[in-house]
Amino acid sequence: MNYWLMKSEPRCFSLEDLKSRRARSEPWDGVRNYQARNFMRAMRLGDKTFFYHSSCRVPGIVGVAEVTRTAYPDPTQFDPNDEHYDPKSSPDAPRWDLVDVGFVAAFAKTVTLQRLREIPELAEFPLLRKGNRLSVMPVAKAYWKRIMELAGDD
DNA sequence: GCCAACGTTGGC
DNA sequence: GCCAACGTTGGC
Repeated sequence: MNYWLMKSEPRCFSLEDLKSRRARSEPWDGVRNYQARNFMRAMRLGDKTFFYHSSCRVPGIVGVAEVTRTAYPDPTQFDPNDEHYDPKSSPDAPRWDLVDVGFVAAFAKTVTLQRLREIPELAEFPLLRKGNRLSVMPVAKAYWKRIMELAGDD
């Protein structure tokens, strides 16, 4: 199994939103970055992903989700009325894929970005590297374990 | 709201 | 294929 991190602005879609979905699957649409797309293509059923809240008062990792459906074309790219519409894409030659994710767990306390930056072992964690704006990224198992430990501390 | 960092676009 | 201009991300 592989581990990932996916960012979302909670005012758009939060972990609470995911938790409250009756369907166990929620399409992670709107990703328009090739590197992020390629990471989603590499995801396998049951892979775990950190749910990260960005552009909010306290940015950080708020819980865990899992991949419930592997990559398929993101329908919003074909919809002219959608904010993520891509006129250069077509159903014949889709540019953008997505995966479905399902809720797994919410941390008792957010592992804040500030906290993550205090951990020396996480210095090379891609999320924390200067200038990184990727919204989907892999998480090495050692980082995953360390962050899960942080989530368990209170 | 500011701005650093980065990806994408398009003219040449 | 270079690179300037532009748009976006996301912390602060």
